[in-house]
Amino acid sequence: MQKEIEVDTVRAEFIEKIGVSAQNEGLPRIAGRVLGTLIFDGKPASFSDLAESLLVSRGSISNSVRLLEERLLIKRVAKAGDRQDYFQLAENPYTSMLDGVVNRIARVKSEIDESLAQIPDDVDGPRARLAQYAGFYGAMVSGLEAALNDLRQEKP
Amino acid sequence: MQKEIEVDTVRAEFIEKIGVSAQNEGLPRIAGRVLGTLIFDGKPASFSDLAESLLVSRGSISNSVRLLEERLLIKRVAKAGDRQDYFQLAENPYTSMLDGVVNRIARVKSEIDESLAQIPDDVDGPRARLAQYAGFYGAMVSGLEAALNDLRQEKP
DNA sequence: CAGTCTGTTCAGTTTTAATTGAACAAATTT
DNA sequence: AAATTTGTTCAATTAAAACTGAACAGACTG
Repeated sequence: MQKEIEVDTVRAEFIEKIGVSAQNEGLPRIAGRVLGTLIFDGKPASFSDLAESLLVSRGSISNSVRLLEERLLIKRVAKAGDRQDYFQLAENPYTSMLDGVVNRIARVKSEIDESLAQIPDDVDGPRARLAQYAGFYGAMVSGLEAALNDLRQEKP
Repeated sequence: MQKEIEVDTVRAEFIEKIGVSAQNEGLPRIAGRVLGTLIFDGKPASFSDLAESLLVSRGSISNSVRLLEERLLIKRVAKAGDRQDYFQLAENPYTSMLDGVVNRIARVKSEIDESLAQIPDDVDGPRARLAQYAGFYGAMVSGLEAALNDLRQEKP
């Protein structure tokens, strides 16, 4: 009995942690909690299950699963004899997640590069400093792309 | 003349871009604009200069520079014959920036590891899935630490 | 086909974060 | 030492984001 309670507590805490960390990744907290639920449970959860167990409105679930589907972190599946939509983790959720992170950073780098390209040739200082700043973003992208390859290696 | 206007426009756009991207890194927009200003200009800017050129209150500047100093992205310097504080980029701002990113991600990984450690041995499914999730964060940390080393190599 | 169930949308509300600006203390000047 | 300048603090305001829930359209059921 004690063990049962323990697992539920760990589960609840884990889900909340993922909810918080989702905010760092530009996702609303509820989307993170949905993701955390699906990671922990590892089995398809129905639309209403999610709304009830997370104590949020159906509108929020609809919005969250849309965001998570767009990012290829979860997928919608059907269950025979049930009209509801079910959701579970996508094939390679972490690859997709990392891909999203890389893209976000690469996009910032592009914007810096764009500014860099617009600076006249003879304006040396800003040119050099923006180049260095862009290089920093480039280093991050490279590092994360290496991580992405590692990840793809594991589960091809 | 045309060129002067051009540079100012690029500068203003760059500063705004950094302001926006700062929000991705958990910094308020104004802090990002301060950072963008210091990167572009490359010379110390006074406290009032910043408030005036960014059209924000002194309270906001005070708050922003505090955050940027804490993260070792900028430093406060004195200027002979001027009572004001001046600010410029810190020694290795990008190393510090990346360090902050790595730490933030590592902290999330620790939290997952913590949950993982609390799951009883016989609860296999969640245990395996959390381990995989933690592994993903580990891969990101490794990739970014490699980037951090590259960066330290450049400017030791 | 009337009734029910399901997920989406979006206007309105709530919550959270950012920003302001007035009050303040410390340092400097006159 | 009075007056001024400077940066910080924090309560109040503003702005932005998340969330709710009612209205709706489509799909299914009996």
